[in-house]
Amino acid sequence: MVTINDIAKKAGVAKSTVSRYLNNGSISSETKKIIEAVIEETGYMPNTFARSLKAQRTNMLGMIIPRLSSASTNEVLEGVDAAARELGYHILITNSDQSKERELANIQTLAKQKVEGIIMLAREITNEHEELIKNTNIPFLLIGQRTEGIHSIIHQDYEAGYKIGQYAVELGHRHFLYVGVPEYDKAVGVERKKGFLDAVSQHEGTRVDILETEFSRSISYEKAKQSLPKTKATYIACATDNIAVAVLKATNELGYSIPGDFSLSGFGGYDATSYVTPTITTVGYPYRNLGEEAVLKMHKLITKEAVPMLSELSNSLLIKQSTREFKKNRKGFLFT
Amino acid sequence: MVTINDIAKKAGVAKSTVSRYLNNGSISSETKKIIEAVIEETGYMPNTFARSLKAQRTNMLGMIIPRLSSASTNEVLEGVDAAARELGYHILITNSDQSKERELANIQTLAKQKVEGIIMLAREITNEHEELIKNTNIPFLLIGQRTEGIHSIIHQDYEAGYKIGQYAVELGHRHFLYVGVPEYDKAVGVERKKGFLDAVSQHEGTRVDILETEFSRSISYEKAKQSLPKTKATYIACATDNIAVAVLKATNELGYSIPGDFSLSGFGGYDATSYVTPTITTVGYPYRNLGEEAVLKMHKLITKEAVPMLSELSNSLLIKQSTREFKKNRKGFLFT
DNA sequence: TTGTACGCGTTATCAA
DNA sequence: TTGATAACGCGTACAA
Repeated sequence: MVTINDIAKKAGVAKSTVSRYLNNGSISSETKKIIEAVIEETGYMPNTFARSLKAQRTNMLGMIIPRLSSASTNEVLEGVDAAARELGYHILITNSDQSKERELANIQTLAKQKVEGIIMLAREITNEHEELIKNTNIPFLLIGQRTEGIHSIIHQDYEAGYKIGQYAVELGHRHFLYVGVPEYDKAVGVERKKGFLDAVSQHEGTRVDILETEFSRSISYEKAKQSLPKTKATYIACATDNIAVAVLKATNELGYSIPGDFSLSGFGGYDATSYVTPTITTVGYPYRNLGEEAVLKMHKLITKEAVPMLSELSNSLLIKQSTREFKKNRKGFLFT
Repeated sequence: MVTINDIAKKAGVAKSTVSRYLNNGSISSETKKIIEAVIEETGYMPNTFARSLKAQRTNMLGMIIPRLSSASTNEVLEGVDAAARELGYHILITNSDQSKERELANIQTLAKQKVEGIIMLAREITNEHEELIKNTNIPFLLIGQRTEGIHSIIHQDYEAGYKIGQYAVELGHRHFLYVGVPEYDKAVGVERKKGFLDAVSQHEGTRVDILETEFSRSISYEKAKQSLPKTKATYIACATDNIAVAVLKATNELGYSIPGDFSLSGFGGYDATSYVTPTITTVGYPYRNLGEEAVLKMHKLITKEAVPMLSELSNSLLIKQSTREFKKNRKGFLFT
């Protein structure tokens, strides 16, 4: 490896002179030329590690994500990436593969790597998490979920659920099937559902059946295929776009028409909802923006600026082809 | 920041003893206990930077990808991630946003970070790339594309194209529309297409029209919507699954039926092709495996083991619902 | 403007 | 088993 010392020797100057050339610039134009030539010739690149060691700054941000192959995660990552580039941070991405143990291990790894801050896209925060986070003493930012005492950015999940619920009721539907995820996920499993239920229950004579499934498309598909023939609902509200796409697939297989037999909606605003037929009504979540905001907030945390413990990102209803006014469906069910 | 020195002082031993505790272990059980206690109490974590500086090893691999929000890229990343964890590497992911300048800048960045190897998922390799790669003198691996003189892992794109072409001809189709991407992409734009054309031209009396589009779904959708009403083809071969999904969407909008009016196929085997209706015939590419193989090969490169310059990954035809035997379609076109 | 000397946190060598 | 010391590559007082 070619070091600053090699350059100094070849150029016949002290290494501090080379260092000055690299950083400040208080240097004569002659020596500048010489050093330039030598660097060009050798292809020298400063060792960021040694630099960080000295400067006590790594310019690195750690990111922990539950999985790599998720549309929402990747949009978040895009935002993180863009904002990080802007602010001069490098991102160390670690994948926890939905495992709590790996999540904890990743926090440790990132701490050892001396990242300046950790941004985590999580499902669930346990006491172990909290303890470890306190121990590492590195600025920590949670996104997508909230936890008392930890800086967080969240989506307005309750509001999103409420919007969909209200919209569905206004369309005239009275009997709903909510296809949700387990409650260990506070944002999606609890808040989003709660918003929906609250909105619907505002109106008398409504009824909501709950079908609990997982985030996985294949599992949702299987569950939907079993349950749909039995339901008397006319509106199916899915907790995520992925689930909605899976349910749509199931209705296709079963020979139902959307929105003829059921109205269908999701949450998220993934690209996928625009490329199926019919396109799926959903709530657009600003995932990319979430990533950008996360880095901005983290930067403030690192530079000790004042930031609120909790930030919320708003979202908006996107009406597509999969929902329509309540009519008696072909199954002959009519709300009475 | 708590360092090895702090631990040493608190434990009343020399820092070299602490270091030994951390690494080898040749240490008395008494001092071991003391050190353990102090580390536990302080939450000390070794500074990976200082360690790397000393060891001249960073255990980091650099990864350059064209964009974050791509299904194939993410599958590759999953494979990379898994294999890297296995071998003890950390991955520094950089996004080039499809820009050549950023790609070059990322190579520099990673070189400065002293990653031990760079894996790049590229579209096109220019002379500038080659020169920079030689200059940095870091093991470099190209995946998805090949370039003379650079280690590469590629898909059997020609063979994949040939498989689809042969399959389409065997179904009885004679008039094809190939929806492709520009030829600057050697793997997809050239090889894949060439395989298809070669297979089709084996049979006399066949004809292929070419529609050139981009990788983007939205652009492909627009182009398809314009061109489909004019085509006389009965089989539409799309260069990627994304394009196929976009074309399917366009056919839906235009009122055509798949596979009634057109047979349709893609390449890639993305999840998305299974969640649209009809499911789309495609060629399954082992993206995850590509990622794993990349890390394995890179590891060999780093440890100076012998590796072939070029490796190829095979793929297989996945027949779904979107293709069927040639019949006169509703537009009344018949090959004569 | 330039050079000397030191320290960043760690590991490895060598004596003790 | 333990401790003192040098070294990794770099930046920076400080002196020249």
